Amino acid sequence: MMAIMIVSMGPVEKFEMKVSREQMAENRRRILDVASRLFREKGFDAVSVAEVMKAAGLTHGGFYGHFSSKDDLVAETISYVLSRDGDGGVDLRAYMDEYLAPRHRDNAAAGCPTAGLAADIRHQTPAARAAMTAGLRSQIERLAKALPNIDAADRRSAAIGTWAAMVGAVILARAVDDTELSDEVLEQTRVWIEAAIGSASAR
Amino acid sequence: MMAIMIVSMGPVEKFEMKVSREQMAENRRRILDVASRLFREKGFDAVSVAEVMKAAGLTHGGFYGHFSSKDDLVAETISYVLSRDGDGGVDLRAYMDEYLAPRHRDNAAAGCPTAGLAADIRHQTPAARAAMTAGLRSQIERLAKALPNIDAADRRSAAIGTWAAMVGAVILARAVDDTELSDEVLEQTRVWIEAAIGSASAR
DNA sequence: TGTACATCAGTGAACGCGCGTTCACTGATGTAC
DNA sequence: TGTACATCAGTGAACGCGCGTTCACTGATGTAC
Repeated sequence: MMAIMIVSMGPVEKFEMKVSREQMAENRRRILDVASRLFREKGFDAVSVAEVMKAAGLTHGGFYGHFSSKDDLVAETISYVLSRDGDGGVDLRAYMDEYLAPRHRDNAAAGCPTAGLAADIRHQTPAARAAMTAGLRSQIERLAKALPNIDAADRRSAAIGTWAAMVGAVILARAVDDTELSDEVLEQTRVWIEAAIGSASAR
Repeated sequence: MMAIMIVSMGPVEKFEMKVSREQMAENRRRILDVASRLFREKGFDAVSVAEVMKAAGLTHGGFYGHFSSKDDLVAETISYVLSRDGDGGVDLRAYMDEYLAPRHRDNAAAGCPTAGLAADIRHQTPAARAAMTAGLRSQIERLAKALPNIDAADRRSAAIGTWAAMVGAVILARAVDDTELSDEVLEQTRVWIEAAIGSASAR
């Protein structure tokens, strides 16, 4: 009797149902994942809905079962990719070394969403901009926590200035044709930020 | 005889001819001017050839008398707008106050081409990227000259780091939905850069 | 200087194309008994 | 447990639209005598 109850209304059917819903949820996740990579690599406008769906292993018609429009996908992708960044602490030195590196510059698809998308977001929907705002806010807080040697009064300013310089340096390094100049922008921005943090810590 | 020579091959006909050529040259200049504003405001992809020509007071068909393609216009516009920036000295404090201001953030069409276009240039033709490279190079030199109190060894690093932070701050401030956070990004980046320059000068 | 001809910057209709989006359909998944 | 039905995620052809680009044409500008 217990067994019958479990079979008739218990978790078995729910589990079968869940498998399908999980498949769909996994497809949705794969669409967002693939979209975040393509958007970072090419920009929002240069990536078509069909291209995203094909990269996710689906056909374009099914797109509107997951998202109400391309604009919706853009906003959801920003939320998805920015909220996925760990909330944990950061070793700023190591983070900067990775961030301001040719490897990061040359791999926009897997790189920082802010460096890849921030400039593009200006022209997107309010929902997209709201997602970006939330992401920037948490990034500033994360960086402030990574600057414990700086006076509390200056910490937020240091976090903001450091982040602006990091994002700006990667954007400039990617815009430039000349590898030598591009490398120099990354390297000298790193040197400059470290000197600035050092001075502020000693103060 | 002199008079006849002047009339037959002298500057009179050339002047008449020049008026027309100057009109065409002026049209070309107006196309570039208007394109540079529209591109800074909306990005390269979001501005159509017809939109540019209409804003210049012409019809779209005449475009290909001036440029060989839209990609050509993009490259020419970048050259045009970056080479127009004065080569003269800069008062860094005043420059930064204007640059890291809400007024600049809110007026991308008339603002810094680097802040408005650098991220977009990554996806453009080699000619466009070459124009951007030349522009960045001269901007770094201009800023280095504006930092005379810093040791020659650190001056280029300071110029690059400062410029990366300025460009990054404006891009972030424009991406964000929340005016308060956006203002803070501009203001705190200014504070941070000034502190860093101050420390480096005192060294 | 005046006249007849040539040039060519600009016009606007038309083109092919790729885009975002829609929709009738399919067949595997989930439900009811 | 097995069977008959319902649901709905995904398919792929089709749509309307705006884009970059082309081209035959116009008429003012420039040239020759």
